Amino acid sequence: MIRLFNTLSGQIEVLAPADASSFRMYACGPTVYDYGHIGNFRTFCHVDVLRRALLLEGLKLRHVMNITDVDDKIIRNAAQAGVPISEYTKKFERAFFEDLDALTVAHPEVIARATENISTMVRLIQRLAAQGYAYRTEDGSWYFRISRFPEYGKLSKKDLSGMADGARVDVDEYEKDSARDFALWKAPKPGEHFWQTELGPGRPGWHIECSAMAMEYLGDTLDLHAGGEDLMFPHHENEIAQSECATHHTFARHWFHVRFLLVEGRKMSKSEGNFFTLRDLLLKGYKASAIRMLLISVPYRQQLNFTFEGLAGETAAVDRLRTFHQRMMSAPRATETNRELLAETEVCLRGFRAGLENDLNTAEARAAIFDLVRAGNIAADAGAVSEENAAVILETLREFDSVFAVLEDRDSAITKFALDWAEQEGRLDQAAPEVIAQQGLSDERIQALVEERTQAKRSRNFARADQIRNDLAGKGILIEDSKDGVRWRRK
RNA sequence: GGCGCGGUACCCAAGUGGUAAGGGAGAGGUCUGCAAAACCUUUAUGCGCCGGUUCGAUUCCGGCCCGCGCCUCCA
Repeated sequence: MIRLFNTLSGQIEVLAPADASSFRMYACGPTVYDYGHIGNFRTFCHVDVLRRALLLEGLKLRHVMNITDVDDKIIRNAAQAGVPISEYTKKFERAFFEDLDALTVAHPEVIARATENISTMVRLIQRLAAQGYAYRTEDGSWYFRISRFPEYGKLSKKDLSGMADGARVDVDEYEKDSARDFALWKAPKPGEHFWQTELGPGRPGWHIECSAMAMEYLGDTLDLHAGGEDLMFPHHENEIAQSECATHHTFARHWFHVRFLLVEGRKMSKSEGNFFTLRDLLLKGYKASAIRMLLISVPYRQQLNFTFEGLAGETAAVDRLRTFHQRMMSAPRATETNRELLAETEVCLRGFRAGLENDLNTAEARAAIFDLVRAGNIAADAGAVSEENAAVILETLREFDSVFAVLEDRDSAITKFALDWAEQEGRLDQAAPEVIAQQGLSDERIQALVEERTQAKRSRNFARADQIRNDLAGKGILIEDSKDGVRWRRK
């Protein structure tokens, strides 16, 4: 049973679906106006961890994520690029999913695009209007009347009663009744793309899309709603207001918010020069698996300080796990089962599960797995790993990886993908030279050099052997000799 | 100003009223032609500061200092 912090109640609660047949969750997705940055992906990775942990609990999932494919930035950027917004958003939506795949983030069961659900939003707004929660302004926009919803602020714990209506109204807003009232439907400005609907011409406000689509695909009450911490207010607060006023039911039973990350101790921002997209890091030669590991290793409610030193550390940590995984698959088997190791494995598995169940404490969960790595290595060094031991350890690693998803080495292919993309986009100058050099070497070429080195060693020509090894090392290829033969891998 | 989170070794970080997990980095060792990988040993009498409660506090309470986040569309 997973215990998880609920922003709404401010407490840690046991997470269970209202209806046992499926766990219904909604996670706010991206606005597809640019490439995603590592801050975005920290949130998506942690939602992915939640998703995977729920599956591990044996729950059936129905997970919906929206794609915001119309908003001010999109309209602006598409106009600048001189392309229709659909063409503009398609490009970044594709890039977004490519990035999710690189980070092994599983896709939700349902992807809901705002532009494909306009009529659902219109109906929701009409429902609100019919009950007096929405009003139309002179320019043809529709707003939500916050004063009609006394519980407004219950998620973000804001007391808005002290804020007098109309105390400070932006001059460019059309006569809203209150400064806090938010747009449900925006009348088009000249030249803007719009939908002709029963509400009049225009496009949806941002908040309404999540309410409308969440309820369309999941019903009036969700088991859980997720997003970055910044969305808590006003976005999620507004979603609650719209949804609960329309249906008079609880909108989401549990609210899950992922904290922002810092980069080198500072808030990530373009002006600070510490703003990184996933693709930036891949071109610098950092492995996708290490990035995922770093993003999820600090528990979701904790601020993560993303540093390059930390990233290098996680690269080593992932390597260590993979090396251990390989070793457990191939290590010579002892005839007798190591009871002590069996017991240690059990303790580690329990520790792993306990960590996850404890408010998704990924740091605690992964510590248990590293305990297993040590125990397994010690036993393997002593030749005391039986078939049964190996099987149980491998099963534990499988369970670990069903959540962490870092053991399979797809890094080289992902880096190659990023390089191909950079080439197409004319951004190859952003790639680190070593990365380009390494990718220029095919597996076959490396294999040939490794064999040449082995021959050189056999004839005790260590100078030549070391030269090959050093050359390859300079291109990020590591050679490891072992009793079972020579292994090589891309650093 | 309002609301919230945090300050644990060189870095990241878990954690508990009874004496500090884990990862990385560093140092020494085993192994190796040399490396790498792996393993062993080692690195906080100490958990921001000051008081208090307690047999005992890093863990509870109070005060202070510092950092961070949100407070109109940024995950």
